[in-house]
Amino acid sequence: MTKINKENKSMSKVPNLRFPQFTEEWNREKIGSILTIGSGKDYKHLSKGTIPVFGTGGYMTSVNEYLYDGESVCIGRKGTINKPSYVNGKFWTVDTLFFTHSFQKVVPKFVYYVFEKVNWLKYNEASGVPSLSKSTIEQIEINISCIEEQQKIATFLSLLDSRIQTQNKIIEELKLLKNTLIKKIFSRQLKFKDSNRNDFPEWEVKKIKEVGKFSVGGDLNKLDYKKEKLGKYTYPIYANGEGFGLYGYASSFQYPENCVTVSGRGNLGVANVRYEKFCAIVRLIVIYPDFDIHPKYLQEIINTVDFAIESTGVPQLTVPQISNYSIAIACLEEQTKIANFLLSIDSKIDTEIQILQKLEEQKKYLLQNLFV
DNA sequence: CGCGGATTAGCAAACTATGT
DNA sequence: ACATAGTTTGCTAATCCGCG
Repeated sequence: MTKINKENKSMSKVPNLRFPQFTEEWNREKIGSILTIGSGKDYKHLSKGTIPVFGTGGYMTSVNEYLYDGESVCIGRKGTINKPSYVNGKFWTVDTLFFTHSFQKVVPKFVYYVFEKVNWLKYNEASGVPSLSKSTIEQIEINISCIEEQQKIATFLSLLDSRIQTQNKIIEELKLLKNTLIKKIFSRQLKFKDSNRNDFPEWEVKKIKEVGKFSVGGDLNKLDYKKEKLGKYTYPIYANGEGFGLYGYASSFQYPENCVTVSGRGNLGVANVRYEKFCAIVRLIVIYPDFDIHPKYLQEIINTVDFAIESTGVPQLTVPQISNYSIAIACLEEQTKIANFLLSIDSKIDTEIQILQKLEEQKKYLLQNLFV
């Protein structure tokens, strides 16, 4: 890694961390004087193609025409206004996303990193949906260095960015590997042996309703809870949403440890093991597994089930619906083996996620210190 | 109470009236 | 014709509510 000089002149117009060959002060410039802002446009009338269309949330679709070809930094006009992005090549931006071009005295990549530092929400002028206008953005003042230093910083941070990308890829690959292994294990292509290197007994096909007791999450209004973990509010409340679906914390719990939850709204059919005492929001189905069912095994095998949605209105799953699906149950010893094997992959993924978080912290630190 | 339909909330995108 | 900014739409997920 490149050697960096540490100077502590936080009040002056030089950064805290600097590449050794640079000493001169940075200049204050209005964004409007170093680049031109272009407006996004509707793309609906265009035909499908190979040119990416970007919205404030990122890539959307591909069309056959482009608004601009080259390096550009995009920033939201409405909605998400604090997530700038860097693009290079032919692209189209949606109505609500500005792009930039015709850079003067600045390297586009450098501008991108400066934009990541700007507190855009501060310039929000709308009462409802956050929004920025061209003139507001043009008036914002930022600090820039000479082209050579900009180039150095941009290249350096790009290296870190690509490392972060690699880390994301590692995590994706591990998830993929886990999925592949799960498919092989539950389709019996990959079999575990018992401690005497013998085959385990054949798996028994059971209805989901035969593996434990069922319940569904209750009325939140009857629960004493807070959004944050605070004092007596220690028991997590789980919802149907993405990831672990943490909703808040309650002062008392409804379900014991080691239950399996299945999402009945939203992420339909997604199962999780809840290792702590917890509460559940309406529509979250809770299974108390029988003593001969390993919760982790149950979770993973439920996640392989493809539930059909029967309701006509908002898609949902109910207890009677899911309980009639069949799953294959191994003996408890084999279940435990499978569960521990999958848990070891989970913990490997966790480790990689922690590394990713470290890298992101590092980038944050550098964004704060390599700039004025 | 458990279910399912209806409603609501929050967000991003798309539309549209108005000004230049 | 283009830029701007308020309004509407569409989507997902949470919440409400009446019925058996």
